[in-house]
Amino acid sequence: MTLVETGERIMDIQAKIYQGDSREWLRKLSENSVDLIVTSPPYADQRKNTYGGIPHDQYVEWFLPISEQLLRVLKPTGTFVLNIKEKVVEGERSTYVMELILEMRKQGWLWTEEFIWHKKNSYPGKWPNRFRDAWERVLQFNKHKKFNMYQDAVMVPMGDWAQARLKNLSEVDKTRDPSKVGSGFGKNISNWVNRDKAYPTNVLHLATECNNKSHSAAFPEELPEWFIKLFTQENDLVLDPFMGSGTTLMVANRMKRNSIGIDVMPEYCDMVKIHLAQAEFNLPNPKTNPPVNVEHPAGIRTGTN
Amino acid sequence: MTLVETGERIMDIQAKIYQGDSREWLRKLSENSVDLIVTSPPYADQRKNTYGGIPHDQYVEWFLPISEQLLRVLKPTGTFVLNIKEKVVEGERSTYVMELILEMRKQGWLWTEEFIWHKKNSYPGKWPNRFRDAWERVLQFNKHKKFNMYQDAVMVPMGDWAQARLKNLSEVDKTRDPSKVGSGFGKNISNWVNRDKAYPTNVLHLATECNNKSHSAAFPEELPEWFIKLFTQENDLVLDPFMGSGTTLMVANRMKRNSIGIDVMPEYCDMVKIHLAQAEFNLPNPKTNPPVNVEHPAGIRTGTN
DNA sequence: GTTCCGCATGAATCGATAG
DNA sequence: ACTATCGATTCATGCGGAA
Repeated sequence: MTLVETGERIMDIQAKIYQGDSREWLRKLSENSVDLIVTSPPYADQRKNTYGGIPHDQYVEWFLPISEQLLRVLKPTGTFVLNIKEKVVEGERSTYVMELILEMRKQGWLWTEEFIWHKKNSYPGKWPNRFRDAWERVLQFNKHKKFNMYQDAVMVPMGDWAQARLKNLSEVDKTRDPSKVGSGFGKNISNWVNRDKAYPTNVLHLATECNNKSHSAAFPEELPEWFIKLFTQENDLVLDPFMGSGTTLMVANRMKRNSIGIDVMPEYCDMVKIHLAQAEFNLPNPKTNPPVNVEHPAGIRTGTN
Repeated sequence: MTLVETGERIMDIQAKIYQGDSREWLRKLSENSVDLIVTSPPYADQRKNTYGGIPHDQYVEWFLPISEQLLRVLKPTGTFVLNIKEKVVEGERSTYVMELILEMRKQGWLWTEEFIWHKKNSYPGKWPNRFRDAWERVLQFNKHKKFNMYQDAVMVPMGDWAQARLKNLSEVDKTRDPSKVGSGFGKNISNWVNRDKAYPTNVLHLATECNNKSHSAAFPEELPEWFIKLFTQENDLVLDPFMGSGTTLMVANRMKRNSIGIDVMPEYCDMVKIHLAQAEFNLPNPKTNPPVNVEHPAGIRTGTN
């Protein structure tokens, strides 16, 4: 197991990378310490070259020990965001995601919500008995009914209809006696004057990223960014136990959240380390020689200094 | 129980309405006779005024006898399309839909696909711990891996993204051995060159119809229309065991599919009968006096002739 | 005849209040 | 304590009357 640290960053923001098995590293983290977990674990029978490809009929038993540790390290006010989608097995959608939700509830997780990630640009393709799969599940789990949620951070521009009408409404209101506003035209009209943003829904429309061909990220940066905005504040701690190409860590770092990433693949850990250093170097006040440590469990040491 | 028939229609298309309990009427239908089932049953704890509101913890056991009959009456090549969505119970999404899928598979159903109906105009509201719910499940079940599917009937204008993407393909790519074309486009790249229509995805973007004040339809006409196009041909038989305001029957009739609708509410049955007659009267060659029969189990007869 | 605007209306959900 | 009811919140849509 290897530890990579990018050391102090602006505002004392840290990004830590643990190379090795998620279950082992998670056991070393203190309980109730993480504000948000965002991850996209290897799907069943997928990524066989990198993760060994968990068979779909063993997926639940493989994931449960990990979710048990995630439940331990998450703060009571924290949130676990799980991006996952069942694959097709012999013409049917596999049921391991549903079984996982049911089992995680038995562990103590609350299944608060299921967001839909609508993948706007999925490549064309054709099959005789099904269409292109253009959505994935983003499951929200919590430890308690009360959790931190900063809804104002993710408001979106209001639809065209309301946009046009409210603009006209506010024009009228400007020339009208203020006392009449709120009494003559509906009691809550004042809430709508000069508003151009609305709260989003539980359907996210995001394009898949297809620019970096060397490493295919599990999800686009907008996905962790949206949930990091929604569920954390600056200086909070974000965890991704299946870091992969490090999208979650990169976004968390840019948004001034502390972060921990775990991955079995040394190549991924090294790559994310480099990307984090590059991002730091491109900041207004880059450190000339950012401290980066790589620690192997066998005592082997490597790194940039 | 009451039987309403609109009798012969153009092309010998029939629409039958059975008033009463779905389980009882379904038992009277012959096995392997229905090409497509499209329905939106009353959701748990919803519609208490009309359907009594099935408690969410009794939903599965309530539905299983019905799905058992649906499995019997469906043709081997047929499809069952189930529109449903779980509600929030004590801060959590209820799990009865997932449990229903698992139990229906034990009955012998294949869970082929899950479509997402993105409700563009979702119910408004604001809560501290969740956003508006803007999607519903549309579950596709089948009896066998091979089923009738007419994909060309639901093709859509190709989006700009795919169009531009295909234009940028080199001539070499277009003429190359399909197996060597990059993984992104799959093996059927030739299907996509110089095409202006694309196959849709498993995400449907439809607005709910909330204008009809007298009767609120469970789903907009576009929803059953899309699946009727996709899974049936003219003169096929479409069944909706929870007819409600009759959206499925109206659309099936207009599209020249035979149809059967079942509903416990006499008011709904009468209303759908009237709407069907009106629609027929508005056709190019309306029948002056369409035969309509209403049959009560107790022997009471009513109707227009 | 268009375009514009007021309005009612949802498969909703939470928290407070009442029995 | 546990359940039932009610008010408050919120926004896209189409209809109908008005400009």
